[in-house]
Amino acid sequence: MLENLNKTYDPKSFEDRLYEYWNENGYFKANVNKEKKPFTIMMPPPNVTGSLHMGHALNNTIQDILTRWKRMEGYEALWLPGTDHASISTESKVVEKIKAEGKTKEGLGREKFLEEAWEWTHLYGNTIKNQLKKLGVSCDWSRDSFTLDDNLSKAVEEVFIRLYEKDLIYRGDRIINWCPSCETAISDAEVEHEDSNSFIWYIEYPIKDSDEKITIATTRPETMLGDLAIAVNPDDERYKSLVGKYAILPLINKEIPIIADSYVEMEFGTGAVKITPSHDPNDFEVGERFNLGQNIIMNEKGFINANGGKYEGLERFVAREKIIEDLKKEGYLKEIKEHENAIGHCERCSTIIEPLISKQWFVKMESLAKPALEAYKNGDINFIPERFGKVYVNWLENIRDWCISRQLWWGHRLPVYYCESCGETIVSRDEITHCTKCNSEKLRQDTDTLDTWFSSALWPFSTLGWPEKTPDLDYFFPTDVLVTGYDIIFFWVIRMVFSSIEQMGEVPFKDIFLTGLVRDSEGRKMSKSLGNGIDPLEIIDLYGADALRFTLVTGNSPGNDMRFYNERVEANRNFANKLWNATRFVLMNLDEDVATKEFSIDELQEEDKWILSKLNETIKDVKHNLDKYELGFAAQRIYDFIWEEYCDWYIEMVKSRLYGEDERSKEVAQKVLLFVLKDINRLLHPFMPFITEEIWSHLPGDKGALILAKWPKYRSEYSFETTEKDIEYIKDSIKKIRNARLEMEIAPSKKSPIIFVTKDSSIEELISSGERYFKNLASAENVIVKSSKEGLDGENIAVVLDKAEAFLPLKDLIDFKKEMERLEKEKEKLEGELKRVTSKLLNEGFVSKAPKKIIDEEKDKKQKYEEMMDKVLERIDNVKKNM
RNA sequence: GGGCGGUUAACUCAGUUGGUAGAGUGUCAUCUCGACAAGGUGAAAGUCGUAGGUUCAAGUCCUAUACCGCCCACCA
Repeated sequence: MLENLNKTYDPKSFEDRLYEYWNENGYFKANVNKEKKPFTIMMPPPNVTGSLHMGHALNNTIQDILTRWKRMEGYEALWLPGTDHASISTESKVVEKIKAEGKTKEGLGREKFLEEAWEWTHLYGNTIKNQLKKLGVSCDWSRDSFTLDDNLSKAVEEVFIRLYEKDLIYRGDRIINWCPSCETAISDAEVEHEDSNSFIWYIEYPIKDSDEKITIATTRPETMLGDLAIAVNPDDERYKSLVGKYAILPLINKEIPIIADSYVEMEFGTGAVKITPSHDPNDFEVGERFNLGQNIIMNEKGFINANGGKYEGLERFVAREKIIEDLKKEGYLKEIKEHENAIGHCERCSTIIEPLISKQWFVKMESLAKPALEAYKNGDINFIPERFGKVYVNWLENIRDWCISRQLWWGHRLPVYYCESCGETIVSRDEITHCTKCNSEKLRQDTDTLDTWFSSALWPFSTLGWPEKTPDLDYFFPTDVLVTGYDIIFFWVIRMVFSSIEQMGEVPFKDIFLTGLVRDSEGRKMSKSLGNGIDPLEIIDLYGADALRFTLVTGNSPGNDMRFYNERVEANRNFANKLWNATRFVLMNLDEDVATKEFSIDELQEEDKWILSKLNETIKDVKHNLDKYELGFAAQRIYDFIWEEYCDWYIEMVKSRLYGEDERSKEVAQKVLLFVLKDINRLLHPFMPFITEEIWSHLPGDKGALILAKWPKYRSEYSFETTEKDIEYIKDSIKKIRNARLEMEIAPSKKSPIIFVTKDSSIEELISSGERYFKNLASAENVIVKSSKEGLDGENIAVVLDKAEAFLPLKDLIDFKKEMERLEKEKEKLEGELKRVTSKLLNEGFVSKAPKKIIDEEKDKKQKYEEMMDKVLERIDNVKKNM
């Protein structure tokens, strides 16, 4: 009697304690170890000031499962954690904070503002890490990284300079996406397009020195202030005579040329387009082709500037209203139509993006994208699920240069200096005091910072010490798998791939495991504004981290969204409870002196062999599933083995031995119970680390933590095919007898002998030797096996089995009407099966073309069903006589 | 305009080379039997969106189509 577990499963009583235990003993740490193969995962760094949501819980659970599994398999498993400075997001939070204190960014100045930001970071920077610990993440905290750490910043600077030196970074006036609220440029990836119902305005422009007019259609009338031309398609007969002439820009009274460019589609609108090179990406290109120059009419806050004449000072949408009003008043507005179009919004603050010409820094993408594309085509990187490969390819094939400069302060400042005397641009690793060209001391550093994703793109190697040639980098890089949401393929995955190929000469990871979204129980996206977010910490508090983890990896497949509802977590908590109680059972029936002994194969009983054989299959299947990242299958397989095979059958079968007189048999049962339980905990540990470690600490033998234990291996000596079949036959018979008793409404307490009739000697032997199973599990008083059913036609319940019949003499407890109904149902079922099998076997095509194995199986079935049918019919006749 | 995903039991979802449809929850019946009522035992429940096709055999492969959802895109 070794039982020393609490009576009920209470995750709160040990989860935090165990995390401390693992962490303080350094079990999460990974070091260069040439004896072992490395396994590396880089945690996608959450925003430093963020807090844990279900998305984090999902992908960190997956990473933890993989890491724990590989660690147990004997790999030197490194899971490197960290956080991202999240420039735009953090900066806006800090701006809000100081605003509440009556301060502004400009008022504070760069230095003071950054002090505030650091303070904010230190205040909230540990929140998410502590929350992650609640989940049980086994990452190496001694390597915790932050994108603004000195060494990571050094990597950023180095990459910038290298790209600049290779001419892959340039500065120029380009149309970029400008957020008037964040007051910074953002990249294409950071723009979210949203369909909206708007209008299209038809505006008439008079032609110079003529009575003719030309009507254009526009969705953004305010930009007309910056018009530098009108364009028509060169093939458009309607406008051929106007090309080369000038139009008068209404309200502004400025002459603009009418040009012909094939970009204009004749079918859309009126076939004539106003060209505003400074405020539209397409118009910008047309402007370049025709040397139209620039005319910027808006400032950084989205207000009309001096170039807008009398509209100067108006906010862009106020200006729109005013302009429409004026156009109407002066008769230029011909028509307004409803129009649906996709409007770009800032990914961060949802403000409508303003395409703007601006001097920014860009990464030239063409030569970087090419090898990234090849890496996929060569199979150097794999997507799980595969379909996301297409998304990757599509983005890379249509990629445009990456705008990397941000008009923000929180981030990596560009290592770029300008000489105020000669105008030289100097890109330098070191702080410089003199202009390299004119030796002037009048230098100023570029005030911009880099896109956050510029630094996270280097995460897989910057965290390992690059650009230094460190042993860590040599050993742990490239990493094995990246686990992240499909929504950041563009932001992050692609940029890591090309950055790594460029700097390291190889891909940063082999596999990319993409998770879906965790939605609420109604299938809605969890969001702050809807207030429907489910807090992982609350779930952990209610059901424990293990139940949450299990819920997140089962019942869904990679890359697909899942709905989250508490009932599922509850079911998994119940599963944990089941294991907990099974353990209690094993421990309370385990004699101390048996605990450390091993069993030998020749002393095993049938059910021992059966469970060991089943365990073996489970080990094989789980390994197979995990190798293919099928975590859900693996988890389900372990769940079924524990609940159905170990608890419902093995434990029940073994009870008669534990409570019996045969000391030797009892001992073997105890040893097998413990042996299997240990493997169960090993298998389940990556999925449910807390409960398994807690149980492990109470099991005798194996000293040491489960987290470091060996992963179970398939043992060919524990495969017993014949025994498996025998036990399955017994199980099947027991189920049929139970079913019959329940349908006849006979309480389990009403026991009876079970008389088996069979002409098959192997079945006879099997049933005789399995008497205790029937006694324990099918309410049998005793078991009798006969070869003839003489004298059994009377007051019995008859259960038809494969190659046998079972009779339960329950006499007056039997309601023959019910017995008849039961038999009729059985008959119907068999008729259906027989019909199916027979027609299949009569099908010429099937018999001539199907594999022999399948045909033989069908033939066997047919024979079996026929035999059973005969018995059922015979029995029906007998019952009729009795009624 | 392109691309992708979903449509399977009342609900939420699995379904790994095509070979008699599975789980959890819920429902019904039953059981205080020496681990567990967060449990045991058993039951009912599916035209696998629709229409074609390939095949001896299709939830699974192909072609259309409907509905729901997502992503990408410079028709002003």
